[in-house]
Amino acid sequence: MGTTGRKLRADAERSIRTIMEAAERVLSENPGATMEQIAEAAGVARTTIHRRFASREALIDIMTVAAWREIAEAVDAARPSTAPPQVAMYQATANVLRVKSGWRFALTNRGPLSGEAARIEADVIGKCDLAIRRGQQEGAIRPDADPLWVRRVYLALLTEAAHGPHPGHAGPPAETPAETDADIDELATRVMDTLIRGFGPARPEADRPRED
Amino acid sequence: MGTTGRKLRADAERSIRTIMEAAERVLSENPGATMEQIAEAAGVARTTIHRRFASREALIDIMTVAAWREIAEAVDAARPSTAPPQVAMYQATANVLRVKSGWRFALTNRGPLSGEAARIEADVIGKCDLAIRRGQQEGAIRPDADPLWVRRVYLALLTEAAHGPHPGHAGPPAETPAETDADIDELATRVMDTLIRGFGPARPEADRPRED
DNA sequence: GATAATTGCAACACTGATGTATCGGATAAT
DNA sequence: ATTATCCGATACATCAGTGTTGCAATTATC
Repeated sequence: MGTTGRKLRADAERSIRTIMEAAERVLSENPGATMEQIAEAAGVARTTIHRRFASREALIDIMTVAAWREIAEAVDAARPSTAPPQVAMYQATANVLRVKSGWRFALTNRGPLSGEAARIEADVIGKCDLAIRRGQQEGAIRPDADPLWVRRVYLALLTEAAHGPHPGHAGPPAETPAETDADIDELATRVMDTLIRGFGPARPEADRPRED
Repeated sequence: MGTTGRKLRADAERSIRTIMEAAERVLSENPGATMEQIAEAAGVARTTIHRRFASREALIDIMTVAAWREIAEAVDAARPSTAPPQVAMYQATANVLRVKSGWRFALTNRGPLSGEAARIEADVIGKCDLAIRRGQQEGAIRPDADPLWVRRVYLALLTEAAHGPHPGHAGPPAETPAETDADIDELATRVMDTLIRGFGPARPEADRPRED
């Protein structure tokens, strides 16, 4: 019985957090992981998980909603409707990257969402589309670009940046990279750069650089 | 006993194909689908699948190898080492898109590959990296762009293009879109366009188009 | 310190999926 | 036409994972 509105003791809520964090860690590496493995990773008994979450599905649902809530927060924190588009989009990208790397499993597409998660997702997608439309009006994005394709590419770049290997320092393959602010900024820059400028040379007259 | 080298009767080989095709269809929509569901979709008895494939894992392995073989074929068919880079890369993109949309499940990342599939994958990745490096030398790709990031974006664009909703005609959501040559070409153009030119305006002096 | 909640542990029932074995009828190959 | 092979059907054994219950020990809260 996970969400039955009863006052939980402090340690109980701590357990819930620990469980969700462990589940995120384990499931992100093996989506088919068992409750036993999750429990072990969380340092609790398997029955404790079932005490707090009605079922495996419920656990995942709750994690998904929590993750999407954080995403929505991250987007709103960038003040997408008041700040200048470029700044807002960069800020939103950075914020989302931070959240996304902490919810690698919960935020991966495993079929269409349902319930509140779907609602939040639709909301976020809407704001994303709005930003793209504004970007087109501003001239930052080619007006003849298909907005849907732009959005899909943007989201793909986000996932790629959030879950790929680190770019700067080719360090040991840590499972939770513990991204620093500098890392996040570099990734966000990379994503926005790729999206806005693309890989091609900015000036067509420089596309044939002959060796001097 | 899947790969034990015995001469199979014609109908047996037909069964194997049917099973793999059905498995691809079913698993691409539900990766946790059971052998029973696969069998039903293939129009055969569950025991027949076990007759041809030692286990569920073996089935998936064989499918994965088959898919990667086709990918390698598709890449080689573009003559990446002899044709001019731009043409070869476009051709390879189109070919791979066609293959990829037919092996949606087998070609999705479910952790690191092993065995022959891993070998083929490494080979293909190598050719991809080579193409990117040549693209940089040619001036089609900015020389200061991180080749690794370029590759990851390219692969992400491929998946996005192959598995997303169709762009041109907003038709009914067919499960196997049965891509026409025109569709493939449009998608390939889109991918290469996005990769090479990016979304930004080609000429920086046009980035502030004031309304006339 | 009294009380109520939380946890670990052990045991259990239940379900669903996998894989095996066997058989008779159907089908391709010669 | 004969033969070897393949298939569907049924039954079975096995196993892993899920979810539940009860109880004793621990711990937060008042």
